[in-house]
Amino acid sequence: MSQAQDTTKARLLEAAGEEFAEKGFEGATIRAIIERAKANIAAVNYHFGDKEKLYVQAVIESHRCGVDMEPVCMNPADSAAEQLRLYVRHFLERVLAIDNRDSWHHKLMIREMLQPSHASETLVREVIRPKFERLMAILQRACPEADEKRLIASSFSIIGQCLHYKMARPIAERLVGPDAFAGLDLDYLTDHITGFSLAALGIGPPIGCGDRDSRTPVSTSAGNGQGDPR
Amino acid sequence: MSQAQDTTKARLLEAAGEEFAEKGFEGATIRAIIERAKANIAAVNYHFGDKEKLYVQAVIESHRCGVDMEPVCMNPADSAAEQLRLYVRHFLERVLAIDNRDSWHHKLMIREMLQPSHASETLVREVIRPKFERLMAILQRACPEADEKRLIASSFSIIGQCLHYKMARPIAERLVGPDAFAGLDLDYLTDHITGFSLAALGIGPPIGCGDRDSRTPVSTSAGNGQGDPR
DNA sequence: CCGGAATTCAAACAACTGTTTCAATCTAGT
DNA sequence: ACTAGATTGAAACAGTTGTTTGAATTCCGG
Repeated sequence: MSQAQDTTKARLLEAAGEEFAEKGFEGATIRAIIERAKANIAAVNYHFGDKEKLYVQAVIESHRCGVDMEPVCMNPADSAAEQLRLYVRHFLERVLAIDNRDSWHHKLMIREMLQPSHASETLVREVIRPKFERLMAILQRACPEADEKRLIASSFSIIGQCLHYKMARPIAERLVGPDAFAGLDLDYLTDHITGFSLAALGIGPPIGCGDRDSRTPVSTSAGNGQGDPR
Repeated sequence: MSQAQDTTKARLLEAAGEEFAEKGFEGATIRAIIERAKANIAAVNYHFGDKEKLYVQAVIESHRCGVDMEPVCMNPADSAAEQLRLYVRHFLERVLAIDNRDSWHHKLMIREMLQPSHASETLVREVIRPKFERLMAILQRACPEADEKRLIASSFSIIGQCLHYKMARPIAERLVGPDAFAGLDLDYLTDHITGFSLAALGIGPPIGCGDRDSRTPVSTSAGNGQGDPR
């Protein structure tokens, strides 16, 4: 069906994704795309029809990298706290990626969030909603007595914390300085956001007001995230 | 100094702000702006020089609405928790505004965050940083023992929660349905985000989980207390 | 090797972009 | 009323945009 190959259509889609993610729909030009893809200018019309259909296809293409969360890591035997930790870490991995090839996928999704196009329905249905319901399930396990409204708001609280480092990255970096911002790496932010949210939900110790040193007490990598000797 | 008047320059700036906020820099056209402002096409060149300078001026203009937080509400006698609550509420008021005339100010700032232009330096220096340091001061009062890194991350956690409702509004609405989304109004979100964050910081009861008494009130001036206890 | 379909290519198209020009008009100051 | 400056107006400019065309080329089953 789709292209792992190096066909013109696939290169076009990849180039379009990067260009659209970087400059937006209006900012990106077909000529820049076909140059990046080393294709002819008529190729986009031949393979996709017009610029807008190419954009929609690029957004849809950026999905495939988004649905790989499910099989990867979730272990039903893990505690809700540990599952949340894995969820946050996986989310942040994509959010903090800027150099690798997958970076434009998330960037394009962000643009689609800010200014939904015809592709947004598909985007929500096939990518965002599955992720969202996964998080909702984790939170419901963690807080069995919370009503749905509270679960939704809490999900948005967690997603919002993660996405902020994607959305406001340039501004945040300028705000606190490059050095301080560089210190907020994947490990630290995973610990912080997980700990912050777990404490908010009543699981685990509060953040920051430690009587001890400031290192977050949640275990760092694939260990159990839950229990911790304060 | 500037225009409360109805001069062409002022109308141009207002129209440009709306148009830029809605369509982005590349998407907005000068002709659409001058049509909205009922001005001639040469006016933008005469008053501002070119399109980019007009954009920068529009971004700068959107500041004036942003610095009014300081004098308004903060009472040094309030507790840190109460100050945080006012901060969050004030932030959310702007974030959730979509219909009123000020809505494009925030929208434009969001665009500037995603894709900083020459105006971002001024934006950070004169608007964002003052707000940010105000929040940092509140958090430092709340958590005197937290180091700066933790304070920064916690600030971003709070800001991220609030901004998410601006950034992802169309997607979030489609995600949970219009009715459920409409339930997340200013009052509810203020309670939720404030409670969520205070609990995370170790002040106040956790959110949503019934294992403890979720009614334990945090002192709130504006009337109702903690989040709705079902 | 042949022949038809699929694909690529260079060139040109019309529409729209931001910008400029210069004359027309309006607005004080005298 | 007159004039100098500020502002507005309509038209045209050069450049770029997305799109189309039709021939040239490649690909592949017979």
